[in-house]
Amino acid sequence: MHCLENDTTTGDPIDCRILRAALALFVARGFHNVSVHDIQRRAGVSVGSIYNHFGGKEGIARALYAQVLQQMEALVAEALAGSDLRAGHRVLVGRLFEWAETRPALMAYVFQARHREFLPDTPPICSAAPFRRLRDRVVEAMACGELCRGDPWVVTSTLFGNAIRLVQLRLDGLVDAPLPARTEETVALAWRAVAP
Amino acid sequence: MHCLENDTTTGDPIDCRILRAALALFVARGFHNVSVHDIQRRAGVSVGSIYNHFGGKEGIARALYAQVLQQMEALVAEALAGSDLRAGHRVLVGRLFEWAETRPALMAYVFQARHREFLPDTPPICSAAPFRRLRDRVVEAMACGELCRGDPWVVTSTLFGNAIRLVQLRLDGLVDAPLPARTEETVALAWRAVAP
DNA sequence: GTCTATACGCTGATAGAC
DNA sequence: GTCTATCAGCGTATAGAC
Repeated sequence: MHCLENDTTTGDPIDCRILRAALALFVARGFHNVSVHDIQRRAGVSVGSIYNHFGGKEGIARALYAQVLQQMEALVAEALAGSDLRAGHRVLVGRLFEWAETRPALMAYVFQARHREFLPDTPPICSAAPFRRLRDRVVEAMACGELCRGDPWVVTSTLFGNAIRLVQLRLDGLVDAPLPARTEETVALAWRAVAP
Repeated sequence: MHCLENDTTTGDPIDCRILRAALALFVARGFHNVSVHDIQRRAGVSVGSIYNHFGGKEGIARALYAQVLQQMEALVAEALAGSDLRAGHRVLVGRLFEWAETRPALMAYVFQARHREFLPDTPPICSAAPFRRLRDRVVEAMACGELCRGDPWVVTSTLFGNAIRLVQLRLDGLVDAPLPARTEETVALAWRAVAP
């Protein structure tokens, strides 16, 4: 939800205030360095409310995980809507780079957080629906000659690996220029690698 | 040190036993889900010894960080020893894939751990010497026509992004076949992208 | 539903004997 | 140098008033 972005503490539902506060803190300090009191204070609510709504800190993290995956799912669905993988790839990378600037907390929670360390029995995020969908699409594209043949993992990692890495480096503050200006270059190099 | 690998509790120095136990636990559960007592128990030493040798849990993490970076440094130095970047790239990826199988804990501590969450004032690991060295070498190679021109971050991420991503996916258990068999393919695709 | 005040467990860290 | 026993503080979670 867009309710995850912006820090307007004004007026919107208490759930969203809690989620936004928690996301910002989790991303900045890491889950275990954030206490319920920190979240409570930043969200401007009480401890009781947090337990009422989410059952605790872990519950918040779970809710965030779900929301964030939903966002990714929508993004991938949009990008893969057309039949042309090459065009879809361009759209997807463009959007990821855009989000790295405009929604860094969301992106960090997807690409930097180690969910297994605080959400028991959570499979790695890359085994979640949106990521599986990407890989499936790659396999399909290999079959119909839209992509070069090869091991599915290798080809998928090559197609998206440079963009994902750039997002991670950008979020870590190593890349100091906004990514969107590099979209075309990134996409072109990736495609050169996997062209049929 | 090779002292980080193998779980032979027998006989070797107490420092190494502690480091090995801690590395295994940190990687398996995450730094904050491991207590000093866990490490102490697994290493077969007492709490006092841990504080004597490392000053605490954080001290262990710092020592591990240093050792692990040293390993990476040696690896990169070896790979970049020759003048041919293409050959060096092949060696490096091959070694990373090999280590993902034989020294998974080391690799996980490098590529999965979020050091900023438990080591205050630690810059992101990718800004450390070995990683900087790689990027510098790429810039050099672009200048002398060994690589296509482009943004240094984009080209570096393209050259190594697929391999790094594969290592991460392998460590997360998503890729279920050993990586070394995919070395040639991975290297070939990456190079296709950045060839002059 | 929201809040405050409180309880309890765990963990990092120390003291002091050997 | 190594150990055991102990402490103090923090952080989660709950109880109970409003």
